[in-house]
Amino acid sequence: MGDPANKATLFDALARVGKALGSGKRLELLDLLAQGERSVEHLATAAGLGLTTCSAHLQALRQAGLVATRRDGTKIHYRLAGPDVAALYALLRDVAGARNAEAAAARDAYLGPADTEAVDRDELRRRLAAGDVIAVDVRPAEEYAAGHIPGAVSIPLDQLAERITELPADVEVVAYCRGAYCVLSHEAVRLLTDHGRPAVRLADGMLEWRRDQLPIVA
Amino acid sequence: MGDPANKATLFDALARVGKALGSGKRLELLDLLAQGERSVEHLATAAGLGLTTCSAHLQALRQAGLVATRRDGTKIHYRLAGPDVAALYALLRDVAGARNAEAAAARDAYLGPADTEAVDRDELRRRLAAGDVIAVDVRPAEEYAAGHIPGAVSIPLDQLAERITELPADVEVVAYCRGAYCVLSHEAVRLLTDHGRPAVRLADGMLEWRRDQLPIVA
DNA sequence: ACACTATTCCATGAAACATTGGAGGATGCG
DNA sequence: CGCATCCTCCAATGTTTCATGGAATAGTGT
Repeated sequence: MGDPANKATLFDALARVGKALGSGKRLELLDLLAQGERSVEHLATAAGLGLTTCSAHLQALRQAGLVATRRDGTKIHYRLAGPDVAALYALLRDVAGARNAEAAAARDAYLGPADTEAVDRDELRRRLAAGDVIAVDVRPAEEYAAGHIPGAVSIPLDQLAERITELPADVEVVAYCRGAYCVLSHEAVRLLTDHGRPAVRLADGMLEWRRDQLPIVA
Repeated sequence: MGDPANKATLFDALARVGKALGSGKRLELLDLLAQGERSVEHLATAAGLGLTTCSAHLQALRQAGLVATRRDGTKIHYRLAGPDVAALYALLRDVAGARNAEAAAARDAYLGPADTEAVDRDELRRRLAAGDVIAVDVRPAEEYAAGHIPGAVSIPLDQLAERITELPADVEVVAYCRGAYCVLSHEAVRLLTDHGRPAVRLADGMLEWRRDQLPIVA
């Protein structure tokens, strides 16, 4: 015990998990899996990867112990190995955003201008309880089905323009999506305000909602 | 905004931080830096690295934004960029230990048999307040000086055998070290009990103490 | 058994990384 | 100013990782 060889083995083992976090594509897969389990093919198209490439990345994540699989017929569904994995991903994202100027710039470029108003989770819960806002989940329907904020309605962003009439015109909308680094709610609020609807976005999303163990409807 | 190119840029930027965590040597450096700032030369010898190799790894960490530097004469001292970096390292370590069988095995091999009794932080603080234990910091004196548990005395492990008489024979000792994955307190407790002294170890160490923002004397 | 689907395994070339030794830059001291 | 110290930068090496296409595998339906 305590000898340098074992020490190197230990740190190398930890590094295998670190290495799994060392590829943009793998982080993108984790980002998707944080919203619910998915088949390999679905992940490949959602992340813009070749099927074999996607499978290889998933194997890397599985060997690190970050994801687990479930077989359903011919399909294999991947999911995060546990909530701690989502927490690790979220913390990596936050540290990168806070400490790495390049990452912060890339985030701002991706999310677009800070032209939309945001509310935090506490305020959303308070105003939902008071009944003076309506929460809209703008993620793909599949992700809504895998778990969403109690009371939220599902209108995926790509259907929002045509289904905007489903929303009452005089109640403020709070749009939310995958997390603080997800662009969907930003675009949803822009679309709604362009149509003259009162709308704000939740400052983060389901990733942080789950991490902080707030109530979820599945 | 929101287009695939920006998305890839964002995830690649996050991956740069992940990559920094993808080497055992760099994790070892972070482990050391979590205890306080250090010069390059000190880090190189402590981690068993060549000077240029160590410098290169530190550059990688610095480019990721995880560490910062301070110049003092000809020496350059590295430190963690912030407490969130220590939290990220701790979480990576915990996730690896919980989800990766290989990492768990390496940890157990490094720390040795589970033959020593541990107390948690709450119990240590309670018993320190009651005055019925003495806390001994068995890390190198330098790390004690950089911050330690209030009331603890410093006896580095490599001096413990010769300085054991400094400890009262009838008061139980609680030994602590760097963190849950540090071997020093395990070996200290074995040494003390071999000498017939009542001793237990703190289940984790300064890494977790700092993370949870408990009081520190520097 | 057969074809079919979804996924993994394998081989390959291209790109990125780690390590090492030596040159070069900044600082302090006599 | 000249020299010593500490560290970083550069170039060259061997190693690892990545993306991709084709073959192999596991399960499903006829």
